[in-house]
Amino acid sequence: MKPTFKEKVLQVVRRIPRGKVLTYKEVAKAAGGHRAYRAVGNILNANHDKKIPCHRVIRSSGAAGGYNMGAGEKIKILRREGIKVKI
DNA sequence: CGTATGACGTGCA
DNA sequence: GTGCACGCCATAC
Repeated sequence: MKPTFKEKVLQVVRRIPRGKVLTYKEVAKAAGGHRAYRAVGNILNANHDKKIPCHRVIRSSGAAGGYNMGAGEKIKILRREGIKVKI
């Protein structure tokens, strides 16, 4: 089987344990494209699966980035996980 | 196949 | 430290 970049990204994000966060760059690298962080955001944006803790993927700047449910919700969830994100 | 889009990253002022 | 512009890749049409 030839999993596409999208499938790999979703798989990686789905493996993120609670209390841990990865940057889009890290996810992209884990998916096989250390330069496809753009596509990672696109994929997560198109994939609103609850089984995928996409809220655990933040920017390298320390900001939460965006979220399908709303950036505010993402920050709220991360804070609940014990992770602080830049406003 | 080519163009347009996007939850980004890095560099420079 | 903050803000702006450019560059990057994958997906959708």
